[in-house]
Amino acid sequence: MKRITIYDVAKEADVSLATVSRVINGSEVVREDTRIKVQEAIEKLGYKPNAIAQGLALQKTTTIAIVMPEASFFYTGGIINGLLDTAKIYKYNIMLHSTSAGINEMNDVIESIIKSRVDGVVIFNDKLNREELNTLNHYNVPIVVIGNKMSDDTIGSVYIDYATLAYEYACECIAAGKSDISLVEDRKNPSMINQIREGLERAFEEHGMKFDKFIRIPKEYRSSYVFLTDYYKDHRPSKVIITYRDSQAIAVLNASKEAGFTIPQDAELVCVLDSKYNAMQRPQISAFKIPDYDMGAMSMRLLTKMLHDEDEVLNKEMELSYVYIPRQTTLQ
Amino acid sequence: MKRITIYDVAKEADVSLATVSRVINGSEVVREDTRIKVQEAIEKLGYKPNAIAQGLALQKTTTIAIVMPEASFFYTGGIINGLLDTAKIYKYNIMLHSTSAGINEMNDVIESIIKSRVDGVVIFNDKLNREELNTLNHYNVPIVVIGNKMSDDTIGSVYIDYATLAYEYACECIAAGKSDISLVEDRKNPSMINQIREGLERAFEEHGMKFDKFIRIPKEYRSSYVFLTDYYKDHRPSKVIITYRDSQAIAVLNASKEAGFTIPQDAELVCVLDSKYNAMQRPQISAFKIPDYDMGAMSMRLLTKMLHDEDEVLNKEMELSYVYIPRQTTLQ
DNA sequence: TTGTACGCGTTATCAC
DNA sequence: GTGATAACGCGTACAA
Repeated sequence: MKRITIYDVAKEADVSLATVSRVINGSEVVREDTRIKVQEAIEKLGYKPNAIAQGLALQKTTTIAIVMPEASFFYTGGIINGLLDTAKIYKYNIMLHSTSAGINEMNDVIESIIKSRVDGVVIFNDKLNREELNTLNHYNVPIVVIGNKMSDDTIGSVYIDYATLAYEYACECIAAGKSDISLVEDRKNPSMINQIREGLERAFEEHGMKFDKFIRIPKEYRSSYVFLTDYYKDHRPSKVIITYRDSQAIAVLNASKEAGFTIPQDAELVCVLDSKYNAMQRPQISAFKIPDYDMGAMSMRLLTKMLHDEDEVLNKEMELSYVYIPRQTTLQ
Repeated sequence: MKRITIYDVAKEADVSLATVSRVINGSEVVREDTRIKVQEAIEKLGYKPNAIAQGLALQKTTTIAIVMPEASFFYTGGIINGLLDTAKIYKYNIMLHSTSAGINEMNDVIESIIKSRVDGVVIFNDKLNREELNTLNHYNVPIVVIGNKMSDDTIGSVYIDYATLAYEYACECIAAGKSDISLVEDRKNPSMINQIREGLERAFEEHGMKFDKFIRIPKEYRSSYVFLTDYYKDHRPSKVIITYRDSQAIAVLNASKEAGFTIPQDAELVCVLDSKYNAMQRPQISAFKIPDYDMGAMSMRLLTKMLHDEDEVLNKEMELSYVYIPRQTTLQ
């Protein structure tokens, strides 16, 4: 099938291509009968506007790039759905990029983002480099970052304050006489873990104590799951154990059975990032409901706002809230 | 920052834009010193080729579209990673589309795929409409379908033969005297479930029986999880229970505890689509390892081959194999 | 080896 | 209300 262009339509409808363009873009000035004539020609030929050519002419692609850490779709699925749904509302296309642990990975991604002339970019990357953002900024690519609060006011950010989450939770525990708290490392989410740790340290400090029960996952273990199962065979558990992801929480749960201690009686367990699997365990795992879908939706909405109201978008920092869902791995 | 074009570079390096273009595209014919001169100009100005303009000129965008069912990133994450990694190798960009249950959803997606002039498309959609594929075909968009075998030889397909999987498994069960088999419906994956059901029916038929234990999930239940937990409170379980996803298998597991029957002694449990959560349950759930990452990688590779060897790609149907992973929910 | 000129498909600014 | 025509940024025959 021959590629059919606006010019073919013009010839078919016996008008100029300018008129066809007007019809396509819903210009008001075109007379009704010619509009119909053009519409029919479009229909007959099956003409679809070439977005690439439009992009060139208009200097905008109506597509935005999103970059996600590789192999994380399992627990960023909600974010992506939020992004996609909202993008659809605003008629934006999505260019998906992923970054793995590789050194220069991110640079390649930045490179192709710039070349593709997307109108904006949403970045969710745990180990985010300031320099890379500067590069994008330099090329005038509007940016929204998910997961990290950015002080830069050219950059938008949508995030959860994990530090405060942890701080408040720790304070409650301490107030209840449970200051024996440990936190399990998560090598896939260093930034989140750092924030949580910060919050715990602050809480302990304010109570004249020092938080020092950070359970490191040795590099030689393929997964924290395997390690934790081993770990608790010869380590007494803390009264309160905090993990970031569901799989780690489940690992603790399984380890408890094998190691012979009982949750929540001997040790309470809390998972920060809730998932449906937490509710499926027995006992069901207490966790914090993080609004992942909303994070995606808000990010996209913020970006479109930045794109549209080119001037000043008043508040570029959006902190989202969380909800604690007590289940069966914690007392009362 | 002013948009800098190939023309700016040409002026800076004091050559014509044609030469700059040659340098960019690694043409062999350009003299070494001029190449360096141009490279320096590019570096100095921070020039990045405009992929949009290139796309217009070359009539190809080096981006391919992928369409995934919405809210499925949790269990299609592996596929997406395979797609992305492979696309990266071949320097293709990815345009991500999702389809929800909405009626005209898919048409919108097709529409924007055509407009965006992508070089090809990979579709993973359970409820796939033949008509939609024809539309894409009509606009000469090369297609690879994941999950369904396509007899059309303009379309590539990468899939798992779930029917045979189920058939063979059922035959083994029957041979071992366990012909009391039930299959749990999965409304999110009707096509997979249908294939499995087909396989079971064939196996039963060949043994002079009829498969009739298809457990339907009533629409009024939000999730099969909730339903199954209820269901087994007043239904005796089959000797062998088959589910498609991990969450359903876990539901059966939990239900067994509440309903007072024991797995695997009273009833064996098999999950078709394995996930890490299966291994995390107690007892660990037996399942089939489906090569999801490979499905993505193979799809992308097949598509690039179709794009490159424009003529005939010999085999456009790729059936991938699976491996049964016996764990603790099945006997021996 | 390098430069000129045209084409890629649209939008937008002018005239008419 | 409609029709030429110049951008938009780049690739590439064709000339030089």
